[in-house]
Amino acid sequence: MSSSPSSRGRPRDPRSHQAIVGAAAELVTEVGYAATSIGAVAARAGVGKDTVYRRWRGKPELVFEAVFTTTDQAPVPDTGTLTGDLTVLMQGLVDEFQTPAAAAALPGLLADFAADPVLKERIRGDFLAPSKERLLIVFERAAARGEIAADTPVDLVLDTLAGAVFFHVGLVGEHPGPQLARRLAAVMAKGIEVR
Amino acid sequence: MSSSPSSRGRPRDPRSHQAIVGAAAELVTEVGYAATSIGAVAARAGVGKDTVYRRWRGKPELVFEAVFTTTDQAPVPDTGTLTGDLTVLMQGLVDEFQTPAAAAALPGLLADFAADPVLKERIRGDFLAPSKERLLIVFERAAARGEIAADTPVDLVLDTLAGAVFFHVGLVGEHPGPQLARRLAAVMAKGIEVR
Amino acid sequence: MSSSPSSRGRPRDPRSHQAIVGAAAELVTEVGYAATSIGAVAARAGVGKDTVYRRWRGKPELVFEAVFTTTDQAPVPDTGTLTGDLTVLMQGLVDEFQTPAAAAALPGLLADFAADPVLKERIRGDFLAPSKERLLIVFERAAARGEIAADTPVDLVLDTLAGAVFFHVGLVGEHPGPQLARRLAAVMAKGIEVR
Amino acid sequence: MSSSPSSRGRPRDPRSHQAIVGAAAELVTEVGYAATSIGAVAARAGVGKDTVYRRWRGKPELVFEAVFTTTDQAPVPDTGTLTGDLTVLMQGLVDEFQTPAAAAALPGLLADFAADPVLKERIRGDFLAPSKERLLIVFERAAARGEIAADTPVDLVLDTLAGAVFFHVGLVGEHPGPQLARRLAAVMAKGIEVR
DNA sequence: AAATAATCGAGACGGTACGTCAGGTCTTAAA
DNA sequence: TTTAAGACCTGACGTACCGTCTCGATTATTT
Repeated sequence: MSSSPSSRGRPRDPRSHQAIVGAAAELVTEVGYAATSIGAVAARAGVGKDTVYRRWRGKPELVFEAVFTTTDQAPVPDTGTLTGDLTVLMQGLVDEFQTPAAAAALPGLLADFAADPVLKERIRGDFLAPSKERLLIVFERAAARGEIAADTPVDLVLDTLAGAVFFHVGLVGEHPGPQLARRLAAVMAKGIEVR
Repeated sequence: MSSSPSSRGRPRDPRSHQAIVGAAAELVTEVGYAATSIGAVAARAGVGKDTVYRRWRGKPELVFEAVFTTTDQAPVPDTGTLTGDLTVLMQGLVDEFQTPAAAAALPGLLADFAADPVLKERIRGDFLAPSKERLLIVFERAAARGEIAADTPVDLVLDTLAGAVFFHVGLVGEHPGPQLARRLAAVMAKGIEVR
Repeated sequence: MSSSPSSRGRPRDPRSHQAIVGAAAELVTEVGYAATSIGAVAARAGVGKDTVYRRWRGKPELVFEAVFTTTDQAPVPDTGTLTGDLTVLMQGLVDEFQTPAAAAALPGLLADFAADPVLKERIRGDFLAPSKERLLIVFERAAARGEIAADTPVDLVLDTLAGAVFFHVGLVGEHPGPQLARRLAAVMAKGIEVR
Repeated sequence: MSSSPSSRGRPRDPRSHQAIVGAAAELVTEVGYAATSIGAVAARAGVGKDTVYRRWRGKPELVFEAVFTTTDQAPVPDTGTLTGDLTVLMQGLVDEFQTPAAAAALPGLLADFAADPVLKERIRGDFLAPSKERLLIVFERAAARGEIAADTPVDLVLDTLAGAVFFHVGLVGEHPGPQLARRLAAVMAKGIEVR
């Protein structure tokens, strides 16, 4: 995947990687995404700029890795009802978007990804894929229970739910109270249920 | 309200205003939001940079005015059913976001607005207010017909619908086929109906 | 000479002239020649920029008039000796150059005059002519007394003396003690005397 | 002395230095000191503006280095008489001030140096120091020969001579004929001789 | 051991845009 | 026609980042 592991020559210092990612996360949180520059990240990490560019193509890729490292290994919820499962899923999404670093980075990050044709392809893949997998499982179970149709459009639902959270938390910055996830899940579940 | 109309001194040339707004819209469409600079806008408009800064505080304000001038004076739909009204409303939103200029500008524009505390306040006001008014009327009629509860949360629904369209059209850039508005409206209407 | 006195229309307000000249002198003294702008002068004088440009072609002309208004109406010295007369003359030059406004303005003013072909012609005329006249009379008397030759080069002597004072006071900014004029006069007198 | 040679990092390209100095000298000669901008110098040198600002604090410092590079390594004259030595010295000064670049730069350069407190200190040091050293030696020999007093004020004489040449060549731009140096030297020598 | 090669921190490099300011001209309404 | 006000275009300012490059030095693998 990456250029070439190429065991010749001095190997990359893994501590640099960690220091850069940490510095990027700190800076984004402190000064925001737009004011975070590669040079400043490198300086704070005690690293040369090339050491950053050797590992990431630019700020969007770096900040994405720095901010979204949760890997979200929580188990797929299985509460027995679609509404319950969706609520848990939405709560996870809200929690993820509500992180100081994520809230500070998200709008600018999405804008930079959307502006670059190559990166644009990765929005579905990198940003939404983990959530999509979990949503698919929830849908399968709900379909087995007869709650929803088998051909319920996952992408549409996911975009809608993610868009709602993004607008609420990332853009408007509103009271992301605990009832948000529950309410969204309720409306969406009711909206797609067969009856 | 504004600083002072102040009839003293030479009045601002309305042709400059028009030329700047036009140049901004063109540039955003041609090279994208990030690559659109105030200097380039001024040059294309045949205007000095000061003439731009005299009227707008920065790129976000200028591009916002340049791209979203639709004023959306279409009548509020009244098809007789909530689903029908929502479909019309959503179609309008999709059409607005799908404009070349709007599609090119939206992600970066929202990011810049979200990054500035002063501008952030205006997202609700300037971006969403027109849609909210129309949605309110639709909700009133639906409530009168008994389709939805009187206290249905407008902001939540609006964020959800706008977020969905933004993710679909602005971010993922997907085929915003004619069925998108209909499907979204159907899911949402069903989700908030009383039964 | 000037455009046209043209008694038609509103006559020029003589108080404006005074206010502008005063504001220019103040600004030059306070912030220096380079930092003195026509706009700032006009603002401090409570006058529009055009009112300034209608009377002066630019900053150099304005500041020259604002700073060198002494008109030097002291009588030509007649002490009985060349050295004595020169000392008085030099003291006058030192006093003139030592004014806060003059000291602040001189280097930049001379530079602007030297850079413009039209103004360059006026250095001899406007800056040095008054001194030259007085020096000529002193020279005539000294020649009549037999102290110097009749063809002693006035311009050369004037440039030398003025240059000396300019370098000392305007450039190096040195303690222009009372002995400066006396010493300079003594050296120059001795240098050009017949024996 | 200088901040730090600091062998760390990429060393500065000496060709850039040369190209910048050359471009500055050309521009000053072609368009004059006032119209010479750092941006234009950088563009002509094929260099970024930062590369200029990294080496010089501003236009005055840069132009000074670009224009006065003569280093004046001519031997101190020793003709056997004060008048003879002074004539040679003055001719050197006239030649230096008469260079197209120097003549174009001098007035503005001196004005900018005089306006900045830090640079003002350097006028004596950088502009006049070389001449002063040579003049000192000439004075020592003349004093040994008994032509002048041992305490003849060097600074006063230097300012006077430099000021004379500056006024003649730099400001008035007059015929700096070969007799100028001779005449000035003669007057000054006679003025300071013991008898 | 010697040669080869990639990485490291540092910082110079050519570009481009920033937002401000001055210059000098012009266009208003009022006097 | 002048006045005060201020808009207008031009172009320079000095700073900040961009992403690339060039150093000397370090740290591995391959001969």
